[in-house]
Amino acid sequence: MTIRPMQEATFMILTALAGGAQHGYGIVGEVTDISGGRVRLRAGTLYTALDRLKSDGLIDVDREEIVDNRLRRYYRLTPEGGRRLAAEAARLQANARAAMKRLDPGLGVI
Amino acid sequence: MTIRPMQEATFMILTALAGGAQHGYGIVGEVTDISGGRVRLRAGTLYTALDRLKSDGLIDVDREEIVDNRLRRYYRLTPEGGRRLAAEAARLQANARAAMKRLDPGLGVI
DNA sequence: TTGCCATATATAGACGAACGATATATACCT
DNA sequence: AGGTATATATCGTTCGTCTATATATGGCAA
Repeated sequence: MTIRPMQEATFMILTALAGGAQHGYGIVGEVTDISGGRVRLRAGTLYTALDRLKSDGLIDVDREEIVDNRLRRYYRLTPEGGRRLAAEAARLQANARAAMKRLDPGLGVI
Repeated sequence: MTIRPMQEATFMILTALAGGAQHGYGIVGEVTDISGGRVRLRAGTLYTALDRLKSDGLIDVDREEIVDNRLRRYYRLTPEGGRRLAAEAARLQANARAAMKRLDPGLGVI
């Protein structure tokens, strides 16, 4: 396949960032919220994914802050990251529709 | 995570079978059609996935036919496989919507 | 004041699933 | 004779997520 389909964890990280710049630990909370508690990002998944997404040019460091003597490294979507997320969302929607239509053919006629 | 999110190849195989029993090689063609040519299943992916899905109880062997001296092993969705596929489709749709809403907040208001 | 929990980032090792490549075999077409 | 389509199968690699562990601070409760 030309472009590997994105995994759920990666997709959710980008989705969280689509709402505005956010730092790593903040992303965990946003992803939990967005998914209604279904997706709980693990630290290992998060930080390795952030490194990978950064080196792939889909996200960038927005700024760094020190709050309570703790570093907060904020990330934001790059234009390319926004495009990739939109493309992935379209793919998911198309896949979901294809499955639903086949599970219940009546739905397609409406 | 309680239940691992399904990979695209696996999801597409189940989606193909949601339309009725089909044999391995036939699934490849159906998945190509369903996805508009985007997903091209490889033999390695297909047959290992079929073995795994069978041992997980999501699909079952429907029947075996010999056509032109070649074996065709037909698979079908189990009730459990149908439920899992429906659940996955709902997950994909929810994820797609969450991303689209954040990429373009105006869409959510409609 | 000690211990636990939440916050916050980071890395190592294991594992599962898809990938590319290769194998075998038949039928059809040129 | 050779290439393409059909059809199933296995091997080794790669990639991303997982669990586990590490480090460090601040707040709260026993």
